[in-house]
Amino acid sequence: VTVSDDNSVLRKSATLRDVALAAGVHPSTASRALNESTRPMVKVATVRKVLSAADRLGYRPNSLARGLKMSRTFTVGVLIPDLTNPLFPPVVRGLEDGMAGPGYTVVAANTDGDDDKERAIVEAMLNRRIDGLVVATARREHPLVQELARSGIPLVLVVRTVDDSPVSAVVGDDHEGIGLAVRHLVALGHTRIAHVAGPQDVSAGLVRYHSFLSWMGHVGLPVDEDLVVFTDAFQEAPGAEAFRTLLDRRVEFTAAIAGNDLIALGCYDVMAERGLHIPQDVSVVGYNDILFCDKFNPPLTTVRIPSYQMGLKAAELLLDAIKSPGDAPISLRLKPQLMQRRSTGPVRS
Amino acid sequence: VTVSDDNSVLRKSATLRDVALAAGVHPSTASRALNESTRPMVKVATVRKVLSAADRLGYRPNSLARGLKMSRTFTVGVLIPDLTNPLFPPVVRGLEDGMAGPGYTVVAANTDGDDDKERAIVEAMLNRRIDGLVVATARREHPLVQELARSGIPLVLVVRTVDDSPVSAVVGDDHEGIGLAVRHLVALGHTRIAHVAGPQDVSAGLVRYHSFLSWMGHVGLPVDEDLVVFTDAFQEAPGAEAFRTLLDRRVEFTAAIAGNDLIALGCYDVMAERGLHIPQDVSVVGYNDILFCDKFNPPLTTVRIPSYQMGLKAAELLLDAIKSPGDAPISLRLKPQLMQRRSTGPVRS
DNA sequence: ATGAAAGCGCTAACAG
DNA sequence: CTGTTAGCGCTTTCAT
Repeated sequence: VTVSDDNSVLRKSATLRDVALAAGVHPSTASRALNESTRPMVKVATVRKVLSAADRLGYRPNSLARGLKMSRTFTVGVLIPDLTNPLFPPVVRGLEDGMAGPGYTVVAANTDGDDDKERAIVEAMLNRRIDGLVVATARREHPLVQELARSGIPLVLVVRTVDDSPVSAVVGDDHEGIGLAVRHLVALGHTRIAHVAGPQDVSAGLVRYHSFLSWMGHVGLPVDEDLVVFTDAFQEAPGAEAFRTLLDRRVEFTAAIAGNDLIALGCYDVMAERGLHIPQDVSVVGYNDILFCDKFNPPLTTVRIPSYQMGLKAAELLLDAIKSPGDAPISLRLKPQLMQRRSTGPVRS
Repeated sequence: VTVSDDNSVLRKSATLRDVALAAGVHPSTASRALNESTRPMVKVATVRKVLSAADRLGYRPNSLARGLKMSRTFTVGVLIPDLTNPLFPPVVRGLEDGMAGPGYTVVAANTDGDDDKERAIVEAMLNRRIDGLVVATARREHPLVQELARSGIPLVLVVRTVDDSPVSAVVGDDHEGIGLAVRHLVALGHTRIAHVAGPQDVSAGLVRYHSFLSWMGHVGLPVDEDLVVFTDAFQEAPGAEAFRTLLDRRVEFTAAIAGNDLIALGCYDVMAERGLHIPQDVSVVGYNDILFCDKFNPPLTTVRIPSYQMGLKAAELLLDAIKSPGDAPISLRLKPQLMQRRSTGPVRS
């Protein structure tokens, strides 16, 4: 075997045995010397010998062997509906950045809203012995999530949560967010406000709808049932379809709060297709403040949720859960912020 | 140990030994029975016994043990600059979808354009014994990529490639793409066409710039040096800055081709800030056709690159490279498509 | 067709 | 402080 003194990435990995041999010590001593936490156990001189040998040989510890031995892989999984949905990349980045410090790798997988696929993915992740799991795909009733919760694997929900189950979760404060939207519209003089609600089997969809109702009551506006339509997905096309339904009802309204930004975009499409103008004919408010909301035509007034922060916080909670598996679940509700742009304006007279 | 007959995800993993025991066979027989490829070696009746035992115990093969033994992990890595850059999610999805069939997991990592970080990530991936690597962060000169190429690890570049190095790569046909853009503008009557070029140390930046020059010559238009500005990143802010420089030169032009869509967005910002209109004052063409290009104000005429397809193709090439490590590198150049929208119009008179 | 034995590379008691 | 021993869970010769 030719061992180059090349410390680059191309060297073919020496094993711990090789290092030990080269340093003239036993493999376990080499292991102790190499390992931050056990290093104090070994004489400084020996440590130096081992470290230099490792360096010389370009030793690269085999994470599989280590993981097999320790049953810890320093890998966590994250389940998202779809990476190309602009809501999720910032969440994933936050998570990655939060896990990177302590040395964790995160593996993201797309479920595409398919329960079987999701199960298969979780199965594969568990086979790989991930140390924890973050789930951004939760529906309010979610058998798999409930199983996972019961199984005791460190688990944190983000963005979406399940109905009353003892699981850690990081979500936005949607009640507060919808309040921001409603009060903003009321301040502009709107009294006939519609809601293009998201799917009600997802926590965000339900909470935003309920909050809409509650805030309308709170500001003393009548809640007309005809002013609410529902979509079956947080997407543009379903949003458009629902908004068409709303328009076709011929009920009077001057503003609409969409379940999220994509649904708002669906409303944009329908407004254009009917020759109506935003905000002159109808003011539109979105939710989430995804990338490019400020570039739309018109720039979309929306409620920003701190998506990157949510990922970061999820990382914190997951790290805690890994460290102390027994601890009680924690729920975090992060504050939203109104991003006032040009899709909302004074009520038309 | 209580073993439930629950086949869900919450069972605590039985080992191969447990399965063998329950089936009344030797672990190696169980292994053969469980493994698709070795199954023919074992009697059908035995296979049935083992399978049923495995099912009953909720056996979940330990991928680490298997990976350690076989030195194949069925995991590949992918290096991207930043997941929140909308160009990359489709590429990653394509890659994932292409690798999923054969049973591979892909681990994505963000380098943020930081060479040290990139090296650390690759190091960690190699420690995890990934079977191959896809790189979307290549600069034209890229020491790490070159090392990786020489190291013999299955490697495929996407989106960006290195200068003359024998590495497999899947890129867009940017010469063709810029041709589409130039000819489109020429057809609209433009003769004074500017180029807000991307960074020249990245293949896409260089090729698009050179292609711009070459196509301008080809259509018989003078190539005025003053009509080209360079950015140091494929981002909105650098794009804006470069476009300001261009405007400040007070050279006459009626159209601009941006190095990518983000740079085009930078041009949008500056146009607004100077009270100019797109396309009345200047037509703008982007590149890539990222998400929401059709929602911008005005909708951006751009050259679409098949990003999802690029990921898919990269998966194919990587799978090939894993299967036949000796094979010569392959370069694919996928065809672009002009997406004509409202940021381009007839030359003003 | 199956069992026995060995070992992938590592860490962790347990001695000394 | 260091060496010895054992074993994580799996696949794979080699026998039989």
